[in-house]
Amino acid sequence: MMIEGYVKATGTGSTDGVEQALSMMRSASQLVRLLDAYFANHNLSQLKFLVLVVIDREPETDSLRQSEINQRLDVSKPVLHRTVSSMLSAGLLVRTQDNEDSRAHQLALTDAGKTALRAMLPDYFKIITEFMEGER
Amino acid sequence: MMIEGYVKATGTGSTDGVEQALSMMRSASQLVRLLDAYFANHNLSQLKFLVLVVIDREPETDSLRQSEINQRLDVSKPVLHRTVSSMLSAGLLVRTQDNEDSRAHQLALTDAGKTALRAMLPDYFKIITEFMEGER
DNA sequence: CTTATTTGGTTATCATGGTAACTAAAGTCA
DNA sequence: TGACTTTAGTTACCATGATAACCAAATAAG
Repeated sequence: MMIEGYVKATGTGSTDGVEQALSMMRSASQLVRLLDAYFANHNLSQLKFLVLVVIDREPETDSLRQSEINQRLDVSKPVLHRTVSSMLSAGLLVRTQDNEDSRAHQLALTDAGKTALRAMLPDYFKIITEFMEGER
Repeated sequence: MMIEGYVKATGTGSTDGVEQALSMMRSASQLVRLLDAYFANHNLSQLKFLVLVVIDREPETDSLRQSEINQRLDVSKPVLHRTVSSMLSAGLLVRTQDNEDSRAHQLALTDAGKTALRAMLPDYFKIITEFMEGER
């Protein structure tokens, strides 16, 4: 960017901090783009991947309510709703009635969901690791 | 996130690199969120702000073609088109016919555009600097 | 127990990013 | 010069994020 020149002109904030921040945002968005492309290749998205992860990694149980997923992932209710719906249609999740609350449902991974997650993980980490090596 | 636990399980990639990357993406997205909120308060967006910056900082001239803005900012043509249209309606930019190419137009800041930019810069840097101090 | 509040989930609408496909003007080249 | 390619800008459509407003069930308060 050419934003840096402003910092001195306005006299607000430290040049270093701003440069670091801009460089960090640039790196992060590059990496996010790489990962998004990878997810798209697998007919997924960041958020769908995280939904799989968050259910899979739950220690005591193998299913969660939508609201519980919402608490774990920083995303709005409508977006999660839409994403979960799409994942149900795609056969990655199954939904069963919640025993304790008739408004709620439990969401669990299907075999396809588990398989998809397992298939993505190695290259997910590989992409990140290689990117970070390139950054150094 | 709880992704870290997978790294060892899959044996792909370095735990450190992945943790750094996830932490970087978290920080970047927090900062982006702060900045987006700031822009929204001023009826702008990241991209609109950058369009103002990129025209303002042009050394030889005070106007640019849409395609030139496109080369400087990493954004698709349709998105830039939409954004520029909106900024024209909002009175932040003016468009004049290009002398050399009858398909093209020159885009320049209006006084309102210049004022808006000047008004935003100090706090823009302040937000970034303060965020970076908090990160250390 | 009835009313009021909170919670789980959904719908509608908007903002901002992308790609594909198109028009028209400009530039290339045989 | 006429045909081909590139470039500037636009349109149509999709994906993914958000907020506001809503229903119905559960919970709290009187």
